Amino acid sequence: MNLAEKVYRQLKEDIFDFRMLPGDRFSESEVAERMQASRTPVREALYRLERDGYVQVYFRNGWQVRPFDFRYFEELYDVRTLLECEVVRRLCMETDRAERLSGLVTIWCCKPSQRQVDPVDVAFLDEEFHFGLLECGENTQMEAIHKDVCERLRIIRRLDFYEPGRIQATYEEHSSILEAILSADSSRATRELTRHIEVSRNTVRDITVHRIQEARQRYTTDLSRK
Amino acid sequence: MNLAEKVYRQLKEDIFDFRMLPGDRFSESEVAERMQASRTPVREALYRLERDGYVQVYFRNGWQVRPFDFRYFEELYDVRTLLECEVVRRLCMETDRAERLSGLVTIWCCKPSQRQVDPVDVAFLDEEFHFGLLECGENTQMEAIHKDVCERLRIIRRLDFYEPGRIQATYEEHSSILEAILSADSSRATRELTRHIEVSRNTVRDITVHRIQEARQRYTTDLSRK
DNA sequence: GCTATATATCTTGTATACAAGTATGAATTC
DNA sequence: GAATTCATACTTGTATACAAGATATATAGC
Repeated sequence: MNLAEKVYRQLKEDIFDFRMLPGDRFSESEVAERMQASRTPVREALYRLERDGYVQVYFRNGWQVRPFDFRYFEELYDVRTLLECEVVRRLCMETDRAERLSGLVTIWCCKPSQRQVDPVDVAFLDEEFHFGLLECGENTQMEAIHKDVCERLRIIRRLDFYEPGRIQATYEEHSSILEAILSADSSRATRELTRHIEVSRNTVRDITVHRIQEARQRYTTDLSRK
Repeated sequence: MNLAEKVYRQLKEDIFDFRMLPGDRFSESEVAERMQASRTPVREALYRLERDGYVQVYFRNGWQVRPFDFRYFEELYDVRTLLECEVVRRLCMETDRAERLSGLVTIWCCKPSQRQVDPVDVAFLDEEFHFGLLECGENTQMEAIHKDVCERLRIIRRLDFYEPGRIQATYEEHSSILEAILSADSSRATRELTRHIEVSRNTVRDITVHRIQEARQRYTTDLSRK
């Protein structure tokens, strides 16, 4: 693996784990030193992260971890909903949908005793559920865009599932979405899916604001400084 | 403006204008020499283009202009349709939609004598029409993704509008879409819009295949070489 | 004490040198 | 003649040196 690739992943992890906080300013040499690398691969990684929307560069004046913009997250949730609903609608018209969904069904339509309980595990499974839906479709571009959108949302979504009752609710919601698709009830499926994402969106927003309230000022600082 | 930025734009133009053909292999130093720059900004530009999907790098083994993949274009058209229809649906529920659409209406709902006739101009206006629709919405992320998708399609869309009658048809289609939105007829608007994009997609595909038939072998070569 | 200017420091932008890996082709062996 | 090995040229990956520009600090002037 490239050094640039390593630096890219490490930086992303640092941002995701809030070791680098939204709003933080930093320089290339600073990162290079920390990562034991030269500026060249660091720059390559940073420019990738910039395109991903995590950091931004100021001309000859350093870098910044992109501050949170909740409106931006809301809109991404909209796109997510749109893409997932479209795939679900198409899926309802496929005759082999039971086959395609079988993997998800065994995970989500199981007995309560077999359910995962660790928030971290469930968060991972939840992502896999939504990715799985997209994979059932046959539109790799839609899938790629969806993955991209989810990636951008991960920084706040990972704070989810610590809310009491959220895990159980997720199981219920996912299984009823799957059932609706299996019975080709397109409108019910999309309705449930939309509601599910909506709940997740609200939960995450509340949790986020609560958990990082001490740093809220920074997190919500708008981008237009100077 | 950055040198890297200049190189990026120039390379993109070269690819768009088929001075660099899909499938062409090239090296960083080759580009650097042509652009009168060092490899550093060239690399920066190339990695941006890679993320954009125009080129790809082979580990220590040069670069390649990404060959055409028509299935990939088809799928992008799907995403485009999805996004535009969603915005149109929302727009139909807005009370100030006449105001928001006024700019587009004056351009597209005009007398036949006032219409543009040059394919290049119309191609530009057509893009502006679809971008304009997205701008009428209030979802900047959707707008950004749409712009991105259209950007990727531009390399083939620009071959459009040379088909006889296509320009007139575009005017008719656009104006009836606008009328449908103005009368809040959401389903008619999306139906017309979908059909319009579908026609454009088919035309472009035919033209593309026809125009570049001598290079078709190269253009359609799949990506999985070696 | 305040403002303006100049300088020093720090930042990214770019060029270049070198390291590491790949593919090609010639020489060699069978 | 065919297969294999080795050397060479070429490619990207990385480090470093320097240039250009921005910011902050200190100093001079009032």
